[in-house]
Formats: sequence, C-alpha cells, structure tokens
Amino acid sequence: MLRVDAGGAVDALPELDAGALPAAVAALEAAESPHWVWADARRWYPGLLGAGVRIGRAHDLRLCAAILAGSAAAELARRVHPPAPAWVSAPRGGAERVPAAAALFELDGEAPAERAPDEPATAARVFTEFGRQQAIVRDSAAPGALRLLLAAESVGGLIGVEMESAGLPWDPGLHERVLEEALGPRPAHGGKPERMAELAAEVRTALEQPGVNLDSQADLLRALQRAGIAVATTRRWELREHEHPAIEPLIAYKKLSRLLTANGWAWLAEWVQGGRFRPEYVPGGAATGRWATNGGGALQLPKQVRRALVADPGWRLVVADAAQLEPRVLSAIARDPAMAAAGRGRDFYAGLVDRGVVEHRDAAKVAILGALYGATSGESGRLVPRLARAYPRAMAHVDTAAREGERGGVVTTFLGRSSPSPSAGWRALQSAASQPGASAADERRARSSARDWGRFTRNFVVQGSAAEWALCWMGELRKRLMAMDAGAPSARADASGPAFAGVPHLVFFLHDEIIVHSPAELADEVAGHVRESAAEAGRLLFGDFPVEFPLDLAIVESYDQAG
DNA sequence: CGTGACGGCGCC
DNA sequence: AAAGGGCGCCGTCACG
Repeated sequence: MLRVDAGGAVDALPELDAGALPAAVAALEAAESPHWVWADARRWYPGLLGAGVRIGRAHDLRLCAAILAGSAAAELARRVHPPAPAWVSAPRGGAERVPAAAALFELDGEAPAERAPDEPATAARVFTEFGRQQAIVRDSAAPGALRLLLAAESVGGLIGVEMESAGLPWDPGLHERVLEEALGPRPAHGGKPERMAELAAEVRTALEQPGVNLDSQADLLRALQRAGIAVATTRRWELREHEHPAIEPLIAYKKLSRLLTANGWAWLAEWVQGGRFRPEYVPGGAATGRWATNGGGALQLPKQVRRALVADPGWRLVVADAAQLEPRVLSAIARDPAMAAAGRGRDFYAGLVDRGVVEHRDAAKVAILGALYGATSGESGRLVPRLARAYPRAMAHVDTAAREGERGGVVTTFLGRSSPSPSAGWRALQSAASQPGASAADERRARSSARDWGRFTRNFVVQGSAAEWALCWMGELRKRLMAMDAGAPSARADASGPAFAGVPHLVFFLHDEIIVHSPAELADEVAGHVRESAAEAGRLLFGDFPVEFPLDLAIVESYDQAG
C-alpha cells in the first residue's frame, strides 16, 4: 500500500505483518485521511474491515488499469506511457501484448514463482504503475472526466468489499416460510417438494405421457409436440400462447422449479450465515461498467423471496431507486433539453404522455426501451419514430453509437469507459461478406451480426453512463454516511462486523437501486443524504444541464414493503 | 469424472 | 424477413 498525503507526496507504508497493519492504517486515517493507493481492494480491505478499520479513499490500480487499457480517450497517452514490463504478460501464441493486471497482484505476496530476479519490489512497482496511470490521465483527451471515472470506480471497489463484509440482513426463518408456502414442506434428501410432484403428475396426465421428465427440455419438448401442442421451445411465453390442460400446471411447475433450484433450501444453507447474505460483488464486472456478482445470484433475487431481507431489530432499510434512470441519463449525455424537460418534476413516462409524444404511459415505456435497446419491430419499433421526432438529439446520439458498432468501431461512455472491440470472428464474418462472390447467406449473417453489435454499442453508451451516475451517487452517499459515524448512537448490529456496528451503511446495490441498513432513529437523516447524493451525482456529471434524478424511496423493515 | 454449450429464467 | 441491451445460475446433455 502507498499513501498520498495532502501535498501530493507519495510514500510506501512500511512493511508490516498482517497483525500490525490495521492499527497503522487506522492511525494514519485518523490523522491525515490519506489517499491510499493499492493494487486491489479485495486483497487488502477485507482484513482491515475485519479489524474494524474503514478508509475514506483508495486508488484501485486493478480497476483503473482495466478502464485505462480500453478507453479511447487515453489511446494516445497509452502509447506514450506503456505499462512497465512486469505489468505485461508474455505474448502467447502470437497474441497481442496486454496489460496483465492480475499478474502484478499475484506478485503482491502470493505467487512469486514467475517473478524475475531483477524485478523491483512490490511497493516500487505499485508506485510505478500509479505514476503511469496518473500520466495517462493527464495526457489523455479527457483528463477531468477520466479522473472522476477512476475515483468513482475506485470507491466502487471499496463499497463492494464493504457490502460483502457487512452482509445483507437476511432472515432464514422468513425465507423458509416463503419456500414452504410455495413448495410445501422441505423434502427429505433427494425428493421433490410436494407441490412440484403434484403439478408434475397433472402435466403427465394431461399429456397422456406418464414417463415424461419435465426437467429435461428435450424430453418435454417432444412430449408437448406428441400431444399436439405446436411449440418450438418450452419457454413460458410460448407455452402461454397455447390452449391445453397441460399448460397451466406446466407453467406453475416451472415457476416452482426455478424457486427451488435458484433460491431454495440449498441456497439458504450455502449463502446465509449468522443472519447475513454475503455475495461477492464484482465492481465493473460487466463491459458497460455495471457490477456483477460471484455466487448467490445477488443481482437476481426474485421478488418472491425479498420478504426475507429484513432489518435487524431497532434498524431500518432505506431503499431507494432512481426512477427511469437510463432515459434521464440519455437526455443528459445527448444534451437534449426537450427530453430532459419531459422528466423534470414528474414521472418521465407521464411527461411523454403530457407532451403528446405517445398516448399512454405504457406506450411511453415501450418506446423508450425500444430506443435504448434498438428495437425495430413490434409495438416498440412502431413507437420509436415518434420519439425520434420529439427528441431528435437523443435519438441521434444512440443511433450514432449503433452505426459505430455496426462498422466494428468502439463507443465511449460519458466519463470515458470504452466498449470492447468486436471479436476476430465477428470481423472475419464482416470481411468475408464484403468479398466479391460472397454468398447471400454470408451477407445475411454478416448483416445480422453487425446489427447485433450495433444494438450492443447503442445500449452501451446509455447503460455505461448510467452506471457512472450510480457510482457517483453511491460514492457521495458513502462519504456522507461515514461522516455520520461520529455521532453514532448505541444501537448496534454486530452481525455486520466491527466496522459497521451502530452506523448506517450500504448493504445492497443493483444498477440503479441501493439499500442502506440504518439504526431506526437515523433513517430519516439517511434518506435525506440518499436524495441529496442523487442530486449531487447529477451535478458532478452534468453540471448545470437541467436534468433531474428523482428517487423512489422508502424506509421499511422488510424489502418487500418497498416499491 | 469434469467441462462446456445450451435452454431457460431471474433481475435491471 | 426479421430485427431487445446487460448479466449469473440452474439442470440437462454431449463429449472426452
């Protein structure tokens, strides 16, 4: 770990054994709130939190290297400031040389096997890489935006570790009640839950095929077709189109099967301990900058089981989501004042109806989603042209991104995260189709894959910029919540660990939604900070452009009471 | 036995 | 003619 003091001087924390580190960090944090620099929050921060030590700011070299390696705004600066050899993996099979962030961090104490004898020590290499990243930002085409992006990404790295450490308060008894109400009593080892077995029997009887295995897609599809149900897949939406006594119990069976396999008793046993659900968050895990998770399916918690997400006694959940975040972000990044005005002081979709762009709120939603995702058919495709007439700048913005993708180019978010280049296979398909004598089938395939990639880049600029807004929102909120720490009351939530006992803290983040676990008497104050942070994030990104980011916010004891 | 592709479906 | 973005995880199935 390095620390940067108020004057910008960088030095290394002396080598300390793991036991002495937290106290040393805590003392420096209290004395001077340094800007820490580390290779990877995941490597250092869990141990600090376990010892009750939180830090304010840390530059995360791993997350920032990934952004800078791809950002179009840093393309020239990257050539001027190439990675030090130790950051670059050996060429493999003629592949291009790529920054090997992971390799550096393995050297950070764990896997010295591949380290050359003359390589500098870890602290010096962290120092070198930090300097390189600063130089790239300074010499980039957008230093201000990139600086903000790297700061936001880094704070995301802190928050991800903090949320895993604190855990999401989860009541296993309530979860079991949900399971028993839906599935029946917990089956003995290996057995099917009662309700599922009953439904399966109904389906087999209705199909007159006693041997069919409903869990086998191939078997089930054949059985449906033999029974005269003309389906090409076993997807729910397609099944729903057909009239047959087997359909209703089959859909019910699939619903229960999903609950059992994804969030059933096995999930509970594996993921909930001591009243906390602790998934591993992966900030920046998606190409667009959205987060991912490893294990537990934390970003796909079905509404059905959200009853089990409950605050500790004496605590509350402050649940907030940004209403219609993506169209608002689009209006801002495209600087479309008319579109921004539709969302000011009101529900964005209602704004579209008021302005006569579409007739109903539902139509507004479908039209907007169509514009963001590149729909061209169906109701959505029919409505998009109306949107284009009302908000030409916004539509031009996403259309330009789509065209860039269709020709194999890269697009970039508001703060400077760039999309990946299409694969070699994609490019080969395009160039094959452009050769004289290419078959009609090749041309069709190439056009189709070009449009696929265009839809990706169209969505990328909006989804990625929205992810940046959300990071800024959370970062600002975290800062405010940490400042509340000083006056923390006596109410504790010890299951959250020593770093979070008694103080409000983030416990969940889902793209445009956050949950803060807070002592009940502080919940109103927390809610104020959540709202002010959203406004602050808007100003930080878009200055005085008149776009608003209203929240749906609720202070509840149980997640299912929100929204 | 493990691995990877696929269908399907949960969330935004 | 068809034309919806991003994920993770489950079970099944083919394969080595």
